[in-house]
Amino acid sequence: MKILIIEDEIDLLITISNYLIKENYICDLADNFQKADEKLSIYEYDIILLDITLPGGSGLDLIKTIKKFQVKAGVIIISAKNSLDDKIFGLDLGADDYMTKPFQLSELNSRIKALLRRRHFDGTNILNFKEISINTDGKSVSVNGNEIIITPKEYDVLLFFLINKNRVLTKEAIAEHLWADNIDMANNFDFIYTHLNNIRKKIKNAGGNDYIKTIYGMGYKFSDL
Amino acid sequence: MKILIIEDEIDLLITISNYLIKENYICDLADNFQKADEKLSIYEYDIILLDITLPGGSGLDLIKTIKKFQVKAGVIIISAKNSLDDKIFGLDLGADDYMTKPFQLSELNSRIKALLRRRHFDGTNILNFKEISINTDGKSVSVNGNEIIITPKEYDVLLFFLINKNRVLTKEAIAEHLWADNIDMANNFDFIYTHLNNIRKKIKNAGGNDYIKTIYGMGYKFSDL
DNA sequence: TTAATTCTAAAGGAATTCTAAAGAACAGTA
DNA sequence: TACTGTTCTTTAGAATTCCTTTAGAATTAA
Repeated sequence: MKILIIEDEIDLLITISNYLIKENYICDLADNFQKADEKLSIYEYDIILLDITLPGGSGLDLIKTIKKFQVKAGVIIISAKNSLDDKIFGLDLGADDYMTKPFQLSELNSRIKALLRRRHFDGTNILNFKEISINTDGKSVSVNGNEIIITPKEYDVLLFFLINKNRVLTKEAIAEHLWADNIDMANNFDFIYTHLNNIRKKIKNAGGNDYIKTIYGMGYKFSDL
Repeated sequence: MKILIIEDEIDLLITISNYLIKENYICDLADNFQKADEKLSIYEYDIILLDITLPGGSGLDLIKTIKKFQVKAGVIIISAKNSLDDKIFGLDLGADDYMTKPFQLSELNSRIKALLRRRHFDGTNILNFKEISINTDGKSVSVNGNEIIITPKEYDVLLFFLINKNRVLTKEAIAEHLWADNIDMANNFDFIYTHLNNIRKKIKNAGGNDYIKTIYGMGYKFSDL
């Protein structure tokens, strides 16, 4: 099991790392925003420990990167602040658990195990929805068992739909999640139309149904109803 | 959930409003001190977004009005200044949270959700009334468990009724809340009739009862009595 | 009964979404 | 660096869906 530890206090970083190595985890370390961002976009992890009080860029911002590149990973937030606000905010953005400093290493271990267990029950690399299945390892998509050729952006959009199935996603929400920071929110998001059109065509050509329901004036919902 | 947005930059005001409306909040707008003061003393809100750099009277002064008339409301301060002084001052006066411009709309949304949760408002995404239920995540409406096809405006109106159940709503009040500022208040609001008619037909066709009671000369009340 | 209000259905006009094609940006390779 | 092929974004017009208006019918209160 691979764990990325993101923590700017070097002492704590080393302490946690040494402990987890003894517990047979493979650890990767990042002591600043940039390193963390880099590692997150290159390697794959099962668990990410994230100190949100990171300097040089809010740790919370990293959750976006995590959700983009590390779909399978479980996220545990570490924070010095005990404020309920931060806790809720972090969990709201998609963290799985939360710990406040100082903490016992054994408690951290318990939470990691619990999270791994939670993820392991449905913890396959394959996301299924009817005849469509996404393999997040190979970043490939199959319809009725036949792999279809799909571009990275199309893959991202489709995966985002599957993760948020049965929920209405506005064009803005899709853009904000998948195009991250380098997009002007005053823009129009017409390019989403093109990606949706392409995804729909590819799935249809492979014999699949169109589960991307257009909800006029609201957005889109991935659903079989 | 009702939100009052107090912001003098019209562009930003509209941007925030449009976003929050899409997120199922009912928004009221004020682009100056006087309008804000007026609305605060008349209507009730769950959340108040306040730009403290408001001209024509300090935004901080408005916090007093808020604390007087809007005991239940949560207050989020928006400011261009990043000075700790302002932050502490604002929070000290009774604000609940603080954001500096520019910010991501999704972050604003998270903070609003967090604040609502802290205030023990019901954070569920499903609103029920007898056989009718509205899923605000899926922006869908079900009658007796069967989803019905509903347009955005119809959805807005129905949601507004459910939120304000057992309360008499005039056509003007409905129009003012759901059509916001881009409507001439000297107008007649006959178009409301059409939407009500459509909603009633759709619910009836799905086997539901008509809970929209017409109160002649006054308005409508969503009620089972 | 009369006047005001509300209901209903149909029909432009407005707004949103779809589609395909072309231009722009990017990645890989010689 | 130049070339090639792929992917992404922009564009513009078509197709679709929805909103408001309209006008006449039905209902309600005085």
